[in-house]
Amino acid sequence: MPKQYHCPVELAVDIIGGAWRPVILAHLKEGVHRYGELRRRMPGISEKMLIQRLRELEAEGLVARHDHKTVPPRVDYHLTDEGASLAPVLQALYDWGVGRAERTKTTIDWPVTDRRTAPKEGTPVAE
Amino acid sequence: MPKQYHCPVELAVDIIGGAWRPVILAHLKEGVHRYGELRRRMPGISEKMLIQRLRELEAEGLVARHDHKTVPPRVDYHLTDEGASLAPVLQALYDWGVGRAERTKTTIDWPVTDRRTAPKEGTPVAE
DNA sequence: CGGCATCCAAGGTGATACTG
DNA sequence: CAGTATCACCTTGGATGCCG
Repeated sequence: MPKQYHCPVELAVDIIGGAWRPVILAHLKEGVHRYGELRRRMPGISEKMLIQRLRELEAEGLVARHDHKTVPPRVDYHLTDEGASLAPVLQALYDWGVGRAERTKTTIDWPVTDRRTAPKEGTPVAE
Repeated sequence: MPKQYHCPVELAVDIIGGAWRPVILAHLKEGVHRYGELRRRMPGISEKMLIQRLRELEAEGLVARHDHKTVPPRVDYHLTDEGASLAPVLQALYDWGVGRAERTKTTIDWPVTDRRTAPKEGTPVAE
């Protein structure tokens, strides 16, 4: 008997919960793909944790990994269809975070200053 | 310097993240108020955890506690305005959980037989 | 009924060093 | 650049028992 959920929210949290999974997914949703880029966007996470979470998300089928097999190494991650289905959740989290920051006078210390917080279309990041 | 967030999602997760906080909030959003009722809806959580999370949510201003000071004891919890502002997040989590359960053939073992989180007081859940 | 305190085990997590 | 490996800590969380 694997696990018993008593509410859909329990199931959701079990899969996308944790301190970093939603953040990773949110970044990927916004078009950040490369491993190094993810690291730069998340200064608070350790290498080990990032890799660990990425592997978990991969195993859960939310994220796919693509190794370009080049030198120097180049690997990028992208949301699968299943991962993309989380868009409403991630967007809601993002929006609420913005509002909460304003209400509590909390500042967000963006690691990057310029673009790439909300690419609307394609993926100019990699490629 | 309290904490540095590098993304609104980090902030959001820091406050409503964890295995149980979203579940508690979701139940409260649906009209479950009494402590004992929450426990029945969440068979997987221990007393300690439930109280601990409720206290945290209270401290964060998302939930308010009301002690009726009667015998036998009666205490109920309800979302504050700030807590209610999480509705989109909670709804998105719930919806995604339902879809994920279907896609992965996972069954939800509702602690209550009839409808989803209906309050005893007859407050319409507003579906 | 609602809640708190204590003990104790598990594993999440960071620092550091190394590799192809 | 993109990882992997190891060590040691330290929080998280379950179980139990008691109280107003």
